[in-house]
Amino acid sequence: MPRIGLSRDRLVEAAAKLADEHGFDKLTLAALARHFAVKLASLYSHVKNSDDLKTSVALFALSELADRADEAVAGRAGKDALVALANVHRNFAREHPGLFEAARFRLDATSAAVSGGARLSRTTQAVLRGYALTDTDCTHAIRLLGSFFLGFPVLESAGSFSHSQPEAEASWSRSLNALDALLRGWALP
Amino acid sequence: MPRIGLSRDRLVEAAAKLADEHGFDKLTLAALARHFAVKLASLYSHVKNSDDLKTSVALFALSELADRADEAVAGRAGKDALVALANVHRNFAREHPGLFEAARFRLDATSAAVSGGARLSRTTQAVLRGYALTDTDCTHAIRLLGSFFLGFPVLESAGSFSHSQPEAEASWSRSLNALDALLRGWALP
DNA sequence: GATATATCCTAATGCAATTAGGTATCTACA
DNA sequence: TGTAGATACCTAATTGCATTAGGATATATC
Repeated sequence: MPRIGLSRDRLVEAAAKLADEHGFDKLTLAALARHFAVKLASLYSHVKNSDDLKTSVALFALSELADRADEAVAGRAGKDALVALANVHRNFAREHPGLFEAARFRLDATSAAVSGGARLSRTTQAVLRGYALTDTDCTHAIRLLGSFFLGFPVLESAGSFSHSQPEAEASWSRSLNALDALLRGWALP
Repeated sequence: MPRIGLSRDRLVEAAAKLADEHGFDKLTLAALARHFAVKLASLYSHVKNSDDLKTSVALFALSELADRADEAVAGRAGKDALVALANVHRNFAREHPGLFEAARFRLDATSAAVSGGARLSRTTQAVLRGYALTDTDCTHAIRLLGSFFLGFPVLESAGSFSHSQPEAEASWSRSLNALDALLRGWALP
């Protein structure tokens, strides 16, 4: 039998695709083996187990998200940067629903430390430099923005906004306007 | 063999407890059967299948959350009501991590319509009456708040805030202050 | 061309989900 | 109180995923 040329990277890449197509929760080693027309046990030469694969997909997702964020923010500042960063999250969630789910996969502390999550946090911090906040307020603002960047796409893709008018799009840009104003006036009560 | 007296309600209640103890994703019919010292197949007299159980737990969670919201908001208005509603979400997420996860379980349209989710949305709307918004802006604000009420506890319980100072608590109250100010000045640019 | 590595395999085990069909227990009514 | 029917719980069987042990062979290196 000829060898198909599997590798850890090819597996993770294909797993990411499967997650986007069928949902991260439906991602199984068995499905991945079928995708490569290979026996399930063969995957264990490349990944430790199912959790190892999912962790790798999660790290891939966070890294991808952080890449996009860095690219989007480069050369922008103030509200312009804020909107760009926000749209990275929302667009990522729409284009890669499985990876967006994966990004919320529970990581152990060591994985989390080297993940794109930390980089994303730094990028958000950089965006906030346009708003003249104290260090502490900057942390608060990162957390507020992070919550919104996560929560809105989650609710939107869950369909929570699809049963009422107006379009989610309008709420998105209106909310970003409001958050921009909020950040500009953060120091005030 | 004596009968143990199972019922759909007892199963859902126990499933909710198991979800809180071990995580909603670890909730299985097999674990539930073990909990009642009953054979796995016996559960099928009371629930249709695994998905049916999880859906019921999700509806239970949403209903519980909506109950708490209604209770917390009663007799309050303005910022007082806003903070009370926000804390309902955060406290629920901390006291019932499994149920909070369950509340994000994908529901079909008909289940979603009768779920506590719709009620929660109405309660949020009621809280916003203290802020003199147009109907459209009210919808935008509901979505913004909903995103934050979901996103912050998710990130907090994922440990995303535990590797930096200050405490999440401070960011929470600071963010609520900011959101209150935002809502009061919503009409302004 | 020989050898070593690693890739992919077969085989076996355990656990979760589901279905079919049986038995015994509870309940309600005569 | 005794019996009939409903149903609560069971056994048994099938399927699918995860995991491990150990074997065979394609491929790379020398």
